[in-house]
Amino acid sequence: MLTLFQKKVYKILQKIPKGKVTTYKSLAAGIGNPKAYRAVGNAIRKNPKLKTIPCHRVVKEDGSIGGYILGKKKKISFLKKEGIKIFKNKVGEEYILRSVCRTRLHKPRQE
DNA sequence: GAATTGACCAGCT
DNA sequence: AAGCTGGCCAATT
Repeated sequence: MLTLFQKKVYKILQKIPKGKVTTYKSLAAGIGNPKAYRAVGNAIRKNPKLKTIPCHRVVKEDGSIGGYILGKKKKISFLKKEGIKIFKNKVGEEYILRSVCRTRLHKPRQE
């Protein structure tokens, strides 16, 4: 059974255009609860529609990859396939440019 | 209803 | 860089 919260998460998730990524935090903000990033992570982790929901387009706020059911490696290769550049640290940590994470999900009212 | 969990975040050591 | 802490939130036990 999907909760309302999860539905929101998945809905926004599907809205992410190919070649773009977002962060758990932005996603939470898109829902209207900027502090619920953890819950968002959980919702995605459950992932009832692995085929339909591009959960690989969600990364961490600091640009590092984050987790994935099928493994981080898989996630990275998916992202590459979508045309997203993956950079590497001196220590070999993979990360994404923050400029690509700027996908705006839910227009916050102009302040 | 309390306690635990987790694909997070920010800050500090 | 790596590790720990506390904070926050929804779902599950």
